Amino acid sequence: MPELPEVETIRRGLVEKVRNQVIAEVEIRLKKIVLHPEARRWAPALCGETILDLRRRGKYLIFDTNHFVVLVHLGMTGQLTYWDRECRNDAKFQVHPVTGLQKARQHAPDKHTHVRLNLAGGNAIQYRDIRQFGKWRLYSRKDFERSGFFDRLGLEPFGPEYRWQDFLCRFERRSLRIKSLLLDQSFVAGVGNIYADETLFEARVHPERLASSLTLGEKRKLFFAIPKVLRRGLRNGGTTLQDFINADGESGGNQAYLRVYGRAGEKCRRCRSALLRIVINQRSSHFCPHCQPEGG
DNA sequence: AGTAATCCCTGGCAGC
DNA sequence: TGCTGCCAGGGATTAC
Repeated sequence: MPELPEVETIRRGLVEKVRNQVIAEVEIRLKKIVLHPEARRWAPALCGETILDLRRRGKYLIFDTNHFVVLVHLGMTGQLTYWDRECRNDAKFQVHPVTGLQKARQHAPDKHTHVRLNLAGGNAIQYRDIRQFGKWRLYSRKDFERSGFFDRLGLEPFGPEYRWQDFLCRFERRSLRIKSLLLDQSFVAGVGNIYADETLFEARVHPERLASSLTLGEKRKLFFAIPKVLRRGLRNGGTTLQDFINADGESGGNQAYLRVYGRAGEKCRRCRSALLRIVINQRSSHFCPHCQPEGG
């Protein structure tokens, strides 16, 4: 599932390729992916626009064009790749039967390819999304500023506004379990299920602890653990469990470095205890009962 | 207002 | 082998 490190990996792989490119044609093959405004208004609006920049906020990718802002959220299985007319399509585009990793670098549109931005010159940006949880939004620059769309998002872990006092404030009036708070995008933006579990292990906090019960020291550990774990994921090119690929169609490498996620029953890398899996708010949580004791 | 449950969706997989 | 049912989960929506 693409979280901040995966989205940022895609952004870095795509930004230099698409900057200053002109959108020649917009293909929307599954209308429900396009939320705002109606799908039929996309092609006339975006044709002829130049992509000025590709930014990221939380798990959102942001295409800036001359007159518009295009927001892309990859949901669970969204893939955003660059299609180069000079490269051949790889017919073996599929999940590896043993490792589960994507093997192809470039592929032709298939039944899961829902959006394609054809660029002047013949290259393209392709959006593929098996579970169709991803969403695209289109705003004029003015509407985007007025919408305050990103105001609801929490602290940006790599941003200058990621400060201890602001982090601490966001615990006020929050009484839910800490795992659920980490998944709340209005708390810190960009953390998903994998990195939430990894963060809690790093900070040695049990996922079911109530946010209000954390000591100042534990909150401080979390404050530093979040960017540390995200940065590690980014350095390793993102985590590929099933569907994540970068802009070039390549799998990430961080799955080899996960401490707890997906490792229930295996031994803790730190203390050799058997790791556990529980369910919190319909989300699986993985942790070490010895390193992350329930009592804190 | 804060928290939790429900729903969307497909492919992979266990079990028969 | 093919069918059934379950599981994965981000975030919008709904319920409390």
